[in-house]
Amino acid sequence: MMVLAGAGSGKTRVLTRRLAYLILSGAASPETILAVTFTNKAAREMRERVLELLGLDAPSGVAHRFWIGTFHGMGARMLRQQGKYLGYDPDFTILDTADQERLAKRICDESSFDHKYWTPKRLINHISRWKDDGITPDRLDEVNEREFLNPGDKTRVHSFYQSYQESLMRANAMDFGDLLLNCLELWRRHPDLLAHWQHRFGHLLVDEYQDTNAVQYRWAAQLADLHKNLCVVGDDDQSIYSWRGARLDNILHFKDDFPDVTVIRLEQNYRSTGNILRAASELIKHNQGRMEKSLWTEDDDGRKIDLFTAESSEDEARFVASEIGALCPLGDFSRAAVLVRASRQTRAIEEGLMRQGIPYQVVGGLRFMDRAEIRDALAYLRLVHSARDDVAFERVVNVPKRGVGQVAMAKIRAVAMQESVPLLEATRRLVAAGGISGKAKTALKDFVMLIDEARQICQLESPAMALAHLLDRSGYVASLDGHEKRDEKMDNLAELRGVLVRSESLTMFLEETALVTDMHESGEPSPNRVVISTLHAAKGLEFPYVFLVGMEEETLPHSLAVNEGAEGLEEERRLAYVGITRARERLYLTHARKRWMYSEPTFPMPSRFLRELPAEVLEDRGPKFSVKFGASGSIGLPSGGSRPFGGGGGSPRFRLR
DNA sequence: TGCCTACGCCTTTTT
DNA sequence: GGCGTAGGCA
Repeated sequence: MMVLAGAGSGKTRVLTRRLAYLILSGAASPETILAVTFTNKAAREMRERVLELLGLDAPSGVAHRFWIGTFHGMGARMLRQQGKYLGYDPDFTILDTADQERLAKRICDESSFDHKYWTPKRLINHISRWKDDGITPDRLDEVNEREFLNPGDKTRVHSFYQSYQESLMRANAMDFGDLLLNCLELWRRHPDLLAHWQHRFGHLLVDEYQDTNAVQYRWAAQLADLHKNLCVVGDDDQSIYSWRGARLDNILHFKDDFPDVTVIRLEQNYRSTGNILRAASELIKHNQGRMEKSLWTEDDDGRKIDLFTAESSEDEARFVASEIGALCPLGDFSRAAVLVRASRQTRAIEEGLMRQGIPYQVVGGLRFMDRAEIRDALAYLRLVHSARDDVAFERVVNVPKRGVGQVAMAKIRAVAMQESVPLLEATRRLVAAGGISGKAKTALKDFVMLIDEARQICQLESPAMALAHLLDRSGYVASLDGHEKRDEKMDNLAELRGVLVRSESLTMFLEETALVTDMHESGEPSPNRVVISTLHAAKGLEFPYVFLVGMEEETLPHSLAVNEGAEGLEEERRLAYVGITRARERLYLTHARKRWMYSEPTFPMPSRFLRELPAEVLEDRGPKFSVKFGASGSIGLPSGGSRPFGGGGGSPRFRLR
């Protein structure tokens, strides 16, 4: 079954009701159901709502019998059990992007792969994308030659990809892509293992189906191949993750792949006013590659959509802040949200809100797990947990600085290579054999001892005690003294410790922290704060008042996306659509005439998407002399501004229709 | 080995 | 406007 659910049509409700119904009607028991989502938050919500419908508490034990989670979480769960058939230990580590890049850099350094375009970062980027498409090193020749710039690069990239995979294997580690790709590989080699899961899961549900990539699609389709009970829910108009490998084809071609599918359309919107819905519908009609869907509402037209032209980004932020002040006189600021295209736009908004004393909360800003001190602490714990985790070893062997530099590292690696042992073990042998001297020797000896001690403490006492020991005895805590952000860092570490204490085991803790990137906000949203969010992070949320700021060419649509051609542009339009449909009662669209970009002033054109909205639902909110852009009398700017998309011809003009 | 400085590159969106 | 890195120097 495919449920095409328009924005605000009750998609999540459908999924949770279906789940609850399957169980209450006796058609299925919890352990035979597999439900996958994209975010941990969505998974958590689904679980809670289902349990609620079933009239059960979370501790009832039933919660554990459900397999509700993210694609990556489910993949990890299966591979913990069966990864051994591919040569992985059950306690394999999961690398995130930062880990991947470090590893990539090391491989580049070692193989003197120094390339202008193919930087470690880009290599990882491309490899991740290839993995989304199911392209393993041996299938790299399927990739279009153009992607490699120079013909010779392909060979070098190919050998890098191979080394990268080998390093992962050696460190008993998987990156995000591997969590699913390895499932497919496992099932290919051992069909009986696939059969086991196929048998078990009588019902599969996939949320946000429009965001699945090729591998996720194959993963789900294979699991469902026995019982053919696959239910997907999605909205092609809200597909905004193609850059992460999402295939809109998966939804557009679902009928071809599953000929006897039942398609259900949910077109009644229970969220927004008539005007907001009309604006969204008109906008999205400009896209070609979509399934016809027409949303309707029983709600009134409501207020018109406020369109505001700001002189500058500061002006825009000031306007947003003062409107929010007026809309939320009682201080119930959580009713309002400011949505941006790119996270760097948040700063100007933050400053504007701060100036007027309006509390706010940035979602998806700098992530808790990405903070240096958190990553250091986690790397220490990972090394304690798995002596094979070379990535973790490299991260902390010289943190805090203890005099282990390139020379010492090279020696360690040589031993590791020669004797086929992990870096930690290699260090142990190197020190014992006296192959190193001076400062580095003492430092490495102490380091190995520290890890050993921590491992003991972890077993005899608790992981939290081990963490304390690691941070203290390594000198890490002391090294923060005098640091400008010392207190903040200590607070973060304390918070991490709190999570560790609440975890069942170190293993579970590391699993959570590897896959949950938003644990900082995993609690309830802070009360009475304006939410500032990227459009991507805002999907699935709704607010009475929404400000969609930076409605300008180069920003929305983003310049990079426009360069990708028609498909890129359509995805930008879907982003705008997602933003608009977050609003329940009031929607503001703002753009600025002048914006600073890398300390250079730019004069962006208003977004083409503004022109695609029906004029009758818009209300211009001044300043009064700017009702028509480019009209004479507007303050001293050349009409048309700096025209980012070039062309020397007549100045492009923007008018409200 | 580590500190300092200058420079370059960047900035889409994230499980 | 901010960060990471390369390169020079102690």
